[in-house]
Amino acid sequence: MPEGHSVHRIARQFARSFTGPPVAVSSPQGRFTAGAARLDGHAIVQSRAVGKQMFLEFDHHLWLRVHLGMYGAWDFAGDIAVDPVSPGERGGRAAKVVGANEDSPWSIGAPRRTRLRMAESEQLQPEINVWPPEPIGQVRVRLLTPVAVADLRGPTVCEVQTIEEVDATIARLGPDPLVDPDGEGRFVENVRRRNVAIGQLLMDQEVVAGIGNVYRAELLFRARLDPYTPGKDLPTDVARALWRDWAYLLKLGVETGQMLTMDGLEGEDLERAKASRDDRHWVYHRTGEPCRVCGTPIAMAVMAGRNLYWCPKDQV
DNA sequence: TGGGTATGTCCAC
DNA sequence: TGGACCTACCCAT
Repeated sequence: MPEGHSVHRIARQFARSFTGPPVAVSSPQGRFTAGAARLDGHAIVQSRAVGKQMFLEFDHHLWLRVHLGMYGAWDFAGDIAVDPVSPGERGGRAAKVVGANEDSPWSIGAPRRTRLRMAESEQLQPEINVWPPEPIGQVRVRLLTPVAVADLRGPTVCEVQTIEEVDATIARLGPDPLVDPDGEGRFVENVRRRNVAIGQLLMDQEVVAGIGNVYRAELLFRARLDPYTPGKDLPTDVARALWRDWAYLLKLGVETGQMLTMDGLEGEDLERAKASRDDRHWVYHRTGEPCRVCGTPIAMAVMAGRNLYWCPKDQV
């Protein structure tokens, strides 16, 4: 599950591969049949991502709003961006099946634990001879062009909105560094006016959009900041530095498709971090393991309803 | 086969 | 604060 970086990548994927031709919109699962009918046959003219929310604009001024929640995923297939369709096979006739692999550019957002597995199983039959491919699993909505298909599974939100409703949704969100490059002031203000732990504020999408449980823990460690520090006690320069580090990590995540939070790594260390989902972070999901800096066991506690990880010695 | 887990959010109490 | 909801996989039994 996607924190902000994957949603931006998904929006980019739609911009690359789905804008232009009319789109057949359906709900194989049957739980979005009425909504699909309102969009069916119209072209996508724009895709946007704000925080963890994605919006697709259709040519009759209706939008599809999607929030993937904890389990949501898009599976893309067909003549999608990069190569894997050879020149002689263009047009989607021998489209490449898409795996839910975190490292694949074609499938973004599946639960991390399932990704490798799903990719492995789908790579057993990487070429499909039937177009369009059969939906896999519970597909809430399918977007199909002559050459590309996107299947949405397990979203928290999938609904049709007017532009007014889109604007209202976005207005409720805090700044997203990729949407609001000048959002630093808003972020600092949002943080410093509240007597709430910074570890809680970073998860609040009205304070800053796009941060989830992994980036929260990693940002706080990178800043060597005690998660329980009240926002109003954060010096302005510390708050500014948090925003800038988030902007940096988000950009890095969008470019690489991975949550690379130990970005100082080089060579073999970097390759190991990329390869191992469990050996990739400073503190996230490392309860009881030695801090990579000082060796103190990483602590864990529930904050804002989610497991928070931190080094009790380095983060003060 | 069934319980546990997951990068999220909302709502009732 | 706890539960509900969305889906699929992992692992122990």
